[in-house]
Amino acid sequence: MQPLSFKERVLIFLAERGGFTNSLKMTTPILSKYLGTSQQSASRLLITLEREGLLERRIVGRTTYVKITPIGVARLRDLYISLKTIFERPVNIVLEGRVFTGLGEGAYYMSQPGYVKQMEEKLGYTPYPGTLNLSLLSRDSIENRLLLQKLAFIEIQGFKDGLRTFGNVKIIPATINENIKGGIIFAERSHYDNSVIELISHVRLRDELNLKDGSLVKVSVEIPSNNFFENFRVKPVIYSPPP
Amino acid sequence: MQPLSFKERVLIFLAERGGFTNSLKMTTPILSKYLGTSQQSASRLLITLEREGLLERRIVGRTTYVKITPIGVARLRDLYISLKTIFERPVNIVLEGRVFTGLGEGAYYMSQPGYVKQMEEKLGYTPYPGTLNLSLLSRDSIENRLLLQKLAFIEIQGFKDGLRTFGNVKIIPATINENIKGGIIFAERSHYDNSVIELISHVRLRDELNLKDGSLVKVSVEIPSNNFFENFRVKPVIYSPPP
DNA sequence: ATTACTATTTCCCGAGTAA
DNA sequence: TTTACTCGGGAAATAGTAA
Repeated sequence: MQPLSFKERVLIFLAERGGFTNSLKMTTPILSKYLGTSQQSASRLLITLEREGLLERRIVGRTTYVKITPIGVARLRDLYISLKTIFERPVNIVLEGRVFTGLGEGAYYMSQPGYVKQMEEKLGYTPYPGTLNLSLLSRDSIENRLLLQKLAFIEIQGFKDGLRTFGNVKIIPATINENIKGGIIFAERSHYDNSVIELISHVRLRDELNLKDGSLVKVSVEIPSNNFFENFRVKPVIYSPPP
Repeated sequence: MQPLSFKERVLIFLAERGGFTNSLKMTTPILSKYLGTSQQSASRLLITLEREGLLERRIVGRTTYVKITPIGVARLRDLYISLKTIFERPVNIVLEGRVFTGLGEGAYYMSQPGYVKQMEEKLGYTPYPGTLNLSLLSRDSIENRLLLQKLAFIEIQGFKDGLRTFGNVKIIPATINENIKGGIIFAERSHYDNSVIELISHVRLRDELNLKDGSLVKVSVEIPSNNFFENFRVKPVIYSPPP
């Protein structure tokens, strides 16, 4: 697959070389090399783009100069703006799941002073001593859970209390049912699998949101775009060689 | 002209609707409407994009859900980055011209205390009492001159001294022959046409750069990208309707 | 409703080549 | 060397239609 249509690649190629303000010396064999196409197609491209008003050719002696027109600049700019709005707005990640009753481990862990003290410090509130378990519904939710676990930036250190060891825990702030502030808590070694999340809050969520086992709960987490898209680095596609 | 290839437009269409993190309900008639293509082509597009690993389809009951894959996200991100580097670096505008001798008006105006006082204030230096006239060489230079005149942000107010009226003047800082700091000065009502610029500096440029009539001079002005691209607002191309 | 196959048409690409 | 024409083959888009 060509990652882009040839027309845009020509405009980007020229723009990278200052074709917004300068007429650039350009031959069809050179352009065709860069695009990986034939000389004939490069020639046709320039002709078509000129007819469409996106660039302007001027022949001086035996050399051709090419410059992007204001319409061409605007065209590329529109594309840029539409991508910018996509990539620079915060990403809202939503998990949906149903409430279920666990074995009480949540309450046990959330009562350990070794955890609570750190949470008060790092969350700014005293968490209710218990967690709300959600069984995630969709594959999207499960995939997003894994991502959120990576992105959870509030780290609570584990500790020993003589009898037993309490592992590290990570938390990411979240909004529950578009309403209550809280967080998703990820235990380093959880007794649950990837299809489950545990929620914490300053209140008892079951009471506050009137939840019973089986109730549908929506958890949303806002991620700064940078943190999100960082996770999608693949070897880059070269649109045109460096200027 | 399709401003973009269909494939990118599908990815952008989905991305605008949260297709990075959520599986979106999608039918080929709806997609085809947005793309302005046939239902059959929309169908083929989804099939092809899935084969290429850029998106993922899941059929649940009789509805199809579509989600962008990490490879698809990376693809779009690469395009975004290459446009970002184009549109967010400062734009360097270059004018080239040859030195010529004027009728001495430059020196006359640049000796008026009504101008000089303001210039000292706004430029931070005392300009040499004279200007260097350049006759611009290329159409690019002449076009860019017009743009720079619009962008010139240092405004010197005109005044009357009883005998006569001195008009408003605008200046934009520039670098002359990659070396000397100075500015291009635009008189509101110049006795020269668009193919001429007048340069000012804290020194006498003819001496400093060893110039004679006919010498080639290169003047460059760095414009913040925003200020530059603002001038290219045309009615936007709709890549896909707002989410 | 959908999706997507097959057939037809249209359009695009590149070889050959002229200027 | 260039640019860019014509033309033949193939890819891609649409029409028709089945499931």
